[in-house]
Amino acid sequence: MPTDTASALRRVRPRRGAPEDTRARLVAAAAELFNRHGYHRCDSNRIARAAGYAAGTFYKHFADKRAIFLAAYEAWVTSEWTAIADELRTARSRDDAAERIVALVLRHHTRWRGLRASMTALLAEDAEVRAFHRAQRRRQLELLRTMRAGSPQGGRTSEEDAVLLFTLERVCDAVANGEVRDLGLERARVLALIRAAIVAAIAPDAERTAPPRRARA
Amino acid sequence: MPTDTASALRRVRPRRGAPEDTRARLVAAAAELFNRHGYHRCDSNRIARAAGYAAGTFYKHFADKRAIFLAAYEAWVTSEWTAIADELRTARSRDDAAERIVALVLRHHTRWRGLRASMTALLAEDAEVRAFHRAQRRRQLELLRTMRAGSPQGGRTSEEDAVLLFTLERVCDAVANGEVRDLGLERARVLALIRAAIVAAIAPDAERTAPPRRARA
Amino acid sequence: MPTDTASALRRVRPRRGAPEDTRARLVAAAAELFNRHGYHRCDSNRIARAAGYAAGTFYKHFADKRAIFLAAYEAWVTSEWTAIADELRTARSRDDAAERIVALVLRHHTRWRGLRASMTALLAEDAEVRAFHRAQRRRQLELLRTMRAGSPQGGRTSEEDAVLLFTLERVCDAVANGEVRDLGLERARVLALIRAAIVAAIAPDAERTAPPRRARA
Amino acid sequence: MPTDTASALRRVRPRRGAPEDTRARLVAAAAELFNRHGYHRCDSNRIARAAGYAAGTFYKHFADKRAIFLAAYEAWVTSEWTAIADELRTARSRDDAAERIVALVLRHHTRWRGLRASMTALLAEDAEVRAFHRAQRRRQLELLRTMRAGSPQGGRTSEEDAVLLFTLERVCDAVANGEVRDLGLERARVLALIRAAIVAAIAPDAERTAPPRRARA
DNA sequence: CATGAATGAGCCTTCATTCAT
DNA sequence: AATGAATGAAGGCTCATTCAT
Repeated sequence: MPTDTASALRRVRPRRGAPEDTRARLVAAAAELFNRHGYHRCDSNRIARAAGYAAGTFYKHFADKRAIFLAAYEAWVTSEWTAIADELRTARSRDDAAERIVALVLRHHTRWRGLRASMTALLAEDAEVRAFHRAQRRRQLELLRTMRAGSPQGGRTSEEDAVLLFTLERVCDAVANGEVRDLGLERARVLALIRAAIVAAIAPDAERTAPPRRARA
Repeated sequence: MPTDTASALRRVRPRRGAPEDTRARLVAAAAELFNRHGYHRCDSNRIARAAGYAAGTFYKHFADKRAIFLAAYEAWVTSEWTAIADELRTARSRDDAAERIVALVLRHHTRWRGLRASMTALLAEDAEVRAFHRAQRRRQLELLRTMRAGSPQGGRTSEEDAVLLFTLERVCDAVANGEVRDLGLERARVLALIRAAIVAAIAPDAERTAPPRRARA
Repeated sequence: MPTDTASALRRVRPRRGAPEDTRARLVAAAAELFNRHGYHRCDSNRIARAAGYAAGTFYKHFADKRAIFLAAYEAWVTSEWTAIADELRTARSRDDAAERIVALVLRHHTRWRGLRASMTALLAEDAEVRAFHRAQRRRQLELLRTMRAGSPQGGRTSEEDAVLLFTLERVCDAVANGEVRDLGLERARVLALIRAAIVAAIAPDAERTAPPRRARA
Repeated sequence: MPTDTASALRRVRPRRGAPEDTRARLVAAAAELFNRHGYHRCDSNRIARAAGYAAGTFYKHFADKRAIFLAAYEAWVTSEWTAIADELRTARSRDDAAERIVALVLRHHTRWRGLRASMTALLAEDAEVRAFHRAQRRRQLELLRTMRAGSPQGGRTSEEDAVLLFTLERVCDAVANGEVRDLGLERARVLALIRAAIVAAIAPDAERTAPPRRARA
């Protein structure tokens, strides 16, 4: 019936919904578009349309494009942290935990590599993005310290932890954005190296003087 | 007198010169501006003006904005390689070489941190930037292998070298862009850690099983 | 209990009331905002919110933004007329009446100088505003004629009255918007001049050939 | 020939011209549009198009819409002052000067009544417009004083001059915007009244105690 | 080789207005 | 009667790029 079709079409997307839902849909659309095309290649109208809304709706929920980027970045980081917590809860050993963390970080970096690239550029331009980024890093450092709690590695410095985190991040980026593949390197070996480094950092029984184990390819 | 007028005009516009000079001035101005404000916050007119030319001149020398970015990126990388070659030539030992390389890379990353940030974002969007980037990385890997030539480290894999390069790069970025400082970390310790890692990678007499030396703060 | 919930909700939204009250609140808010920021710098949502209502409520009471401006303008003019009537009723003499009128008009122009400025601009664009404005002017001319009733000034023309009104209005605007102050003029002298002109126009015993009295500064 | 037509069409408006010409064309178009539709009903794209240029050209010559309004306002005031100077130079007597000034001001207020209305509204919102406006007023006061130079009217105060200027301006506005006509008043009589007031202000032989002459209708 | 005025598509943002609840 | 999320046309402004000189 034409009447039904018309009214159905009119209802494809609810004109009214909880603001949080709208906001969440906009953030999801923005994350997707920023990730795919880069921050500077997405306009706010396009984000709104992709989320199923009109241009004006965007600005009822976000002050500007920067704000939704920050929200998308936050959402992504939050989901990563939630996933990490899950993995750590179900890990059977510290070795297992290291393995899971690498897999998880890699998955996230792969999924959101475009968003990460935009974030890196904005980090240099936007103080708020920077502040948020630093806070995440501090949280990571604390987590590392916590994971080591009770183990006899009192000698390990924050600087060592930080270098480990930088390495983990950069290596996962390199795998995610195809650099490792383009260089003809063995992805599995690369991953095994950071896995080993993490184990060395958190495992209580790790002999820190032992050479890193060769990668399991 | 027409002659007078002509010579007067010529004096007013001293810019007429060899195309390479013009090109070089434009690239220098672009590098400076991209570095300071970010790729997307510099328009081509501004670059031309900063170099002392009119807007149109820009497009006589570069097909588009992307092209001059690539040129600026190339110039920067070239200068870094030249400097590395210099350092290696004058290095008294492999230890010394490692130290010099870290200092140099850090200096370059600090000087050009804005350009690097833009590059990271463009890497995700632009195939040509990506191709150039990969070529540099390959060259770095080769250099590492060369530096190790003759030393009894045959067991070291390219993956290990790559991870080292990623770490070096990321750590220098972190120091250069203030992340290390913002996290309350000791810059000297952080640098000592990568220095140690490089030594471990290239020094023929390095005991690879030895613990990394503690940072000289 | 549903009853509780309902009554709680009713308490949360006390705005439900007689339509005239809502209308009056909206007009008051609009007058204040137009006066403070100018017609084009106030959006209807903001007016509604300032009055304590939601955006939609605005359009239940006014066809469009123009309509509420007209209402605010009307309210202002009405209050001015009411005040004038009061002053005239309690005036002890025509001299006293002139003095009171100047004081009152000045007070109103000062209080509503922003609204008046917007009105002037809309006058040129909107026929309805214009029509209302002309009606007020006619009423003013009639009042002047009435005030003179019985006095031997039959020779005074409507044109003279109109010029007097224009002068009164313009001078009060100049004082109200700071023009007089900015020009380094004595406000009291300026006001004395119009006061004298009004006295000359309405006082039955005024010698029209007498020079205007010097201002009491 | 089609070729000719095409090349002719391409040349309808010179792509390049002296910047001052472009600027002047833009100002002229803006003045016309602001005058006809009001400041807030004209967008910068439309102004550019009306002047024969593309949207972007506007912003090569003016920082924003406010700036071109100020330029249009300045151009208008300048032309009025030039005309006044011309009239005063050719005036045969002070009486004649008064008559010419009224005629001229009226002509200008009629021609630019829309621009004047916009200006009045912007005066309340924009400090720069206000500053320019005040400067003009000061200049007018000085001119009046100059015109009286050597005449035995030393007793006349600046406040009287200012009131005269306000009256002149307001009355010319009222005639220009149709208020006088709408009120059924005799335009000629109204004008005669201000003419008389001006004569009284500048004529050395004016008996200031004499009643204003009745209007010549 | 260099100029620089001009272009115009398109971005970010606003706001008067609607309508389902 | 009131809500408030949503609309979408339109406005201000930018900037990579062109082209006649």
